This record gives sequence, structure tokens and C-alpha cells, in this order.
Amino acid sequence: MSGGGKPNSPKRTAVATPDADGRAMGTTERVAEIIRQGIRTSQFVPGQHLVEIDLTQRLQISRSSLREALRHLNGDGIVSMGRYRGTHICRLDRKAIDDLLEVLEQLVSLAARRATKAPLEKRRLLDAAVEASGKSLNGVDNGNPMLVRQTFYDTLFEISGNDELPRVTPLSRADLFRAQIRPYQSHEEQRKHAEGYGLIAQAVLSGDPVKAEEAVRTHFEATRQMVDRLPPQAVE
Amino acid sequence: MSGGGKPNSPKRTAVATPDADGRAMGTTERVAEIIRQGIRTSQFVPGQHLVEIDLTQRLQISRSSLREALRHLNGDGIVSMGRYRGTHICRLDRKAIDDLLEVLEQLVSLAARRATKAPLEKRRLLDAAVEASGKSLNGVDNGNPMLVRQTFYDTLFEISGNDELPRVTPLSRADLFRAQIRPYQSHEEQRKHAEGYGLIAQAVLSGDPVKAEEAVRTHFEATRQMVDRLPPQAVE
DNA sequence: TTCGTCAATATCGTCTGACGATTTCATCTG
DNA sequence: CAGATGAAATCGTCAGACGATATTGACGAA
Repeated sequence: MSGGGKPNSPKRTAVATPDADGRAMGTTERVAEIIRQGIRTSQFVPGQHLVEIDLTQRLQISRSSLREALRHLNGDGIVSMGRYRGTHICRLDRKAIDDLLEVLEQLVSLAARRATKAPLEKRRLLDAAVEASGKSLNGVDNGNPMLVRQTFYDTLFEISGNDELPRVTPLSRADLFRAQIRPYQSHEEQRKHAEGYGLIAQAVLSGDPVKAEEAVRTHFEATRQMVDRLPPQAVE
Repeated sequence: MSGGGKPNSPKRTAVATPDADGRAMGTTERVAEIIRQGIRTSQFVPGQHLVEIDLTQRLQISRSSLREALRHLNGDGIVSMGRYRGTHICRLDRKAIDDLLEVLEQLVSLAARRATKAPLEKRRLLDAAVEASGKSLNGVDNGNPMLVRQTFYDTLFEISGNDELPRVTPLSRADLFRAQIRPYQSHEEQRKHAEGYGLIAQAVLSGDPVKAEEAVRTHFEATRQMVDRLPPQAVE
């Protein structure tokens, strides 16, 4: 009764593939994560045009699923979808960066303040995570600054105990910002920035909310000054 | 029937329809906005199951477009899409509400602080908007509390001058929260709550950032106490 | 009667193919 | 060389299909 044509391709549809963490992921989530990761690893760069057909072939998915993923990223402000003009990885201008940092600072402050109230063993976890990542940065092994960031924020939000924070905080947009200014940053600057995470972690570990918030403010103030020293073409 | 036959339906695809504000809107945005509005007007209630076929027929759109819209709302935390279990309007439990209010308070504080630095005529705009909406609430005409909220926050973010704030602030989730507790709130409580917006607006108008932030904190503290007095079934 | 098992149904996730609309770009002409 | 023009590329939307899964209701056993 259904069409006489026989599909010769295996057509393995709707199969839940477990991800690295073992959790089942739909195609949409998986693709969105691939693109986010691609931004962190510079496989995609801000301003780049994402052609749908290309991606469907590269990722072996249908256009429907791809577009759902793109729509998701669009909601997060990672890509812009202009009518008939296609999907582009967002590029942030100076004002967008300033606004982003201000909001980030406010949310991370809250996270740090809350984190000081977490059980001691959890706070130690944060310090340990940063310490480990920071060590690998100085060593010869592949210490990825983007990975340090990710680990730090994931852990911080985790121990803050507020489930709304990770949903709301525009970390992916911050990844965009990082990717955009990366070519203009020296290793020394990156190292110094990573130290900031350590200082915040220690302040959180101390259990003093005022100190923790101060550490965050200092960190973002330094980031702002770094942005001010960036060449104009780095911020459009 | 279908072979060789001409489709007698107009098939008006990919036609940009201007919305109420005159801006061109894609189908996805339009549908997402319809659903958001439907939550504000109780046409959709928290916990409700959204059946895709139903919505495609009701809204006269294809399943692809609908799913893109749902994916967008999913990213905003408005609906949950469980594998094969379907799409549901989110229901917030007590902890989710606490977390949401804490994040909201932090972001609205920032907005209010910034707004005090806006030009006087803009600040007057905020006060006027709240005043007008508030009056209509006491009068006999249809003053919708949800509309007051929306106007207040839209204006506040607008004059705050930070473009990241409206993107990040989970106002739609707050709408969810409002819709969920609405059956358990008296008119008196709603009126008192709306007064809070007026106090914030006045504090912003005064130009004192400390006063503005205090007004916000007070408002949210009152909201939290209101939540505490809610019957358990209101917060799952 | 109540509870657990099993088949039927409803709904979902994904894929394929199609077509008009719009932008982009190379080509042509003055 | 600037502007007109036409073809190609890409997008937004739709329609239909099919396997996979959850839910429901019937049915028999305790």
C-alpha cells in the first residue's frame, strides 16, 4: 500500500545514540553541540556562513534536523538567521561585547556568592578542577584554555545549586567572544586570564561571599581592560 | 488523484507577513510568539501537552515550521520536549521558581541600575508607561496584569541600553510562573504586585542607582513571600 | 474485583523530495 | 568602468513517508 518504491538505503532513523556521558541525545541536540564545540575549536569562526546543504552532507543528517539545531542556536544568540540571507556565526561588535560582559559579570557574581554556601567538599572540587586544568596549561600536554573555562563555569554553576543559572548564562556567546579575540591574544594574556579562575575558586573555597564576589568583579574588570586594548578590527 | 493534478490550494509559501509592528516575521518567529502569547492569555496552561498535528492544523502551518518554533521555545525553557513523549508546556516546581526569581532579581537589578543613568526623558517614559497601565488596572477597561508586566520590562530594558539583557533575561519563564500561580492569586495581590513596578519606576526616575536597586530587591522579596504563602499544589 | 500482560493506536523523530522566493554573482552592454 | 541582466545558489516552507516509542485499553489470571 505504501509507495511501491523501495528504499535501498538502510534508513536508520530515530535511533537514540548515547553521547560521551552515556545520556541519550536527539539529533538536534547532538548537532547543536557539534557546532558549539566547533566554535570553541575554531572549526567555525565568527562571521562564517553556514550553508545548510554543506552541513547536512558533512554531518549526515537531514535538512529538517539541521534547521531545528540551527534554530536552537539562533535562540541562544550563537547564529543569526537572516531571511534568504542564510545562517551566519554571530560576530560581536564592541558594544555587544561590553553588554555581554556586564551581564556575565552579574550572573557569575551570583553564582560565586551562592557557591560559598556550598558544602566544603564541593567547593574543594571547584578548586581542584581549576588547579588541574591550570597545571595542564603550563605543562607540555594539550591544555586547552577553552576547556579550562568550560570546566570552571560548569563546576561553579553546579555547586551554586541554582538550576536556572546554567540555562540563562550566555556562556556560548562568551565562547563566541573568546573565539573572536583569540587571534589577537598572546599566550601570556591567556595564562593570566586563566589565573583569574584560580583566584575566584580560592575565594569561593574561603567561604566568604564578599571576597568571592570581589574576585569576580576584579576578573571581569581585567577582561574589560583587555578588550579596550584590542585592535579595532578585533571588535568589528 | 495527485499524479499530474494541479494543487488547487494557493500554496503561499515563504511569504513574509508583516506583524503588528510592521516588521517582517518568519513563520517560526510568528508561531513561537503565538504560543508565548497563548501562555500569557491562558490559552495554553503549564503542563499542557502540545500535539503537533493539532497545532499544525490550528495554525495552518507545516510540521517542519512548527517544530522549529517548538525547538526555539524549548531553548528558552518554555516547553520541554521529551523523546517520543511529546512537547509540554513547562511546569515549575518550588525550587525552579526560587532559582528563577533569584536570577531575575539579579538581572532586573542591573537593568534598573543602568536605567538610572539614562536621559531624563527616557526615564519619564518608563514612569508614564507604568502609570498608564496601572490606571487601566483600577479602571473599568480591560487592564491586563500580564500586559503591565510586559510593558514595564520591555521599557526598562529598552532604556537600560544593554542589548544583552532582553536576550538573556528569562521573562518568558516568568510568564510561565505567573500563569501557573494565577489561579491562586487574589485581585488584591495582583494590584499590590503591580504597585511594585510603579515604585521601581519612580526610583529609576529619581536617578539614584542605589535606590533603584533597593526598590527591585524589595519587589522580589515581596514576590518570594507571596510564593511562600502559595498552596503546595500551586508549585507542584 | 484488582492487577499484570499484550496488542492496537497515537504521536514522535527523522528522512526525502519538491517548489516558489530571494539573494548573489558573473556576464553583458553602453 | 558603471549599471542592467540573467543564471546559479541558497533559503523558507510545504507535503508525505516510515520506523520507533509511549500510551491506552482489552483481556485473562489471581
